[in-house]
Amino acid sequence: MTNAAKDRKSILSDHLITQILTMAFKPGEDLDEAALSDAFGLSRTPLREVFRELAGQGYVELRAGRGARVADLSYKTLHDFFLAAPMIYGAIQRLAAENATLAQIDRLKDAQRAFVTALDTNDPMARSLANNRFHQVTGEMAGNIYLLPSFQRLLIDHARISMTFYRPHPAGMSATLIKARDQHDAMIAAIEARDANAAAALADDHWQLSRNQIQSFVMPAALDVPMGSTT
Amino acid sequence: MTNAAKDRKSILSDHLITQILTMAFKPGEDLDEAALSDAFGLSRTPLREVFRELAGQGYVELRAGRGARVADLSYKTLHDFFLAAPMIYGAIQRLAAENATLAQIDRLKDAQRAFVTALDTNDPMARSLANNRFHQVTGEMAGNIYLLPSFQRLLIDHARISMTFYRPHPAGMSATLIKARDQHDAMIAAIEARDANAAAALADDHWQLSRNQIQSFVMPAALDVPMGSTT
DNA sequence: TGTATACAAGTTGTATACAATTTTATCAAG
DNA sequence: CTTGATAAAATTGTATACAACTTGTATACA
Repeated sequence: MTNAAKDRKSILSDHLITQILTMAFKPGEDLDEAALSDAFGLSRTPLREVFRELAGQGYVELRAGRGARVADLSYKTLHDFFLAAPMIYGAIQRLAAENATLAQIDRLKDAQRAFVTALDTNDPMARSLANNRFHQVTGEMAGNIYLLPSFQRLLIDHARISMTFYRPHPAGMSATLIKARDQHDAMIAAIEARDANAAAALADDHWQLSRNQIQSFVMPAALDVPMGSTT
Repeated sequence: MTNAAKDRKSILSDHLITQILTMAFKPGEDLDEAALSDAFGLSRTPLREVFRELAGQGYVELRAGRGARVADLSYKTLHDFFLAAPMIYGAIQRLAAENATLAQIDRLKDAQRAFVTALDTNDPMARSLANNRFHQVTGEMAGNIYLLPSFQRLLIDHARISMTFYRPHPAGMSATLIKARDQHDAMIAAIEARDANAAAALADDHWQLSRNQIQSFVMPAALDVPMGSTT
């Protein structure tokens, strides 16, 4: 029972997405058509269609005449990210609380269970993917086709940024991760209660947490540069 | 000097975009690969790549096994549109005022000149395209890669909705269009003055105007349905 | 040594042929 | 007439061959 080409195509697509989200494929890394086409048993034609699809979703960048690369992550993107995220994210969360169906709430709880498991087993990649899934579901709940495109781009780089600025924690779970977990639980409660304001407020808190976590990397420890320093 | 394939490809892409924005291609209409490939001197392979690109940008929808169609426009999209537009649009406008370069401001003025010309010559398609271009430039000015995807989807349907709910005005220019023109001028001024708050406020006014214009169609004139009516 | 040019190798882009799927037309049975 | 099954036509999806372009390497020249 050999897989239909259609399946191989979506397997490739899922694979690339996972590799990119977990930073297994680094930003700027180029994707080898020949190698991938070989590895997934697809000719270059459908492969290139997958590339274009992923480019449209922001995973990949196509440069005319010189193939596909994993989308870049720069300081500018980091800046843009924290500018746009609270607004979009708050709006999604608010709409999610207003519109979520029971089936969607179940899926959100599933995602949170996976997230908690990943925390317990101390598996950063699984954690990042579960977190991504959690927020994807809130996006579905919101169901606004105009907000989704930006939201999904934010989710891509949310995953990648959190993989970048991840500091393995020696003694048990970090305080940040515990807070994130609890905020997820509170979000589920707010959505179930259809409390849009609470959900939006939690979104704000959640980004505040992310921002603090990342700023502790970008501005390392109490940097105390002597005046006139030229480095 | 026959055009390179690369050019034919972008000509096709531009053509499709224009037809879709001006509603020459109706929402849901399907795009004939064979016919287009014939008309633009391209084989199906690059043609299909263009379809995927446009699908990524929201112009087109691809349905597995049954080709490409022009993206739908429904009541739900209309609802989503007016929910998302003020927020995204306001943010773009604010960022545009903060970040616009002089070259970009020049391009914005060019777009506005084209818009005014289209008003004077009473050319609805040219007007809609010039309006689209105007707002595209504000998007470039804002330069936030996470906001752009949603913004550009809004622009697509802004153009299409305004073509749908356009009522040809008998005696000269409608009050709505004059207001829109003046708001554009005020936006240019706010951006030049780097006045982010003014720019954001103008964005709000601008959407208010659009919403009123469209609501006058959706809720025709003072509908006075007798109680107990079952239609 | 450094730079420029020419050539070779590798990669990307397009066209065409073929396979798979969906749509349409035909016709028989209820 | 309508419904359902079947076959033909049309359309979509994939593979492969070839063309165009980019990149890397070698050699000639300053």
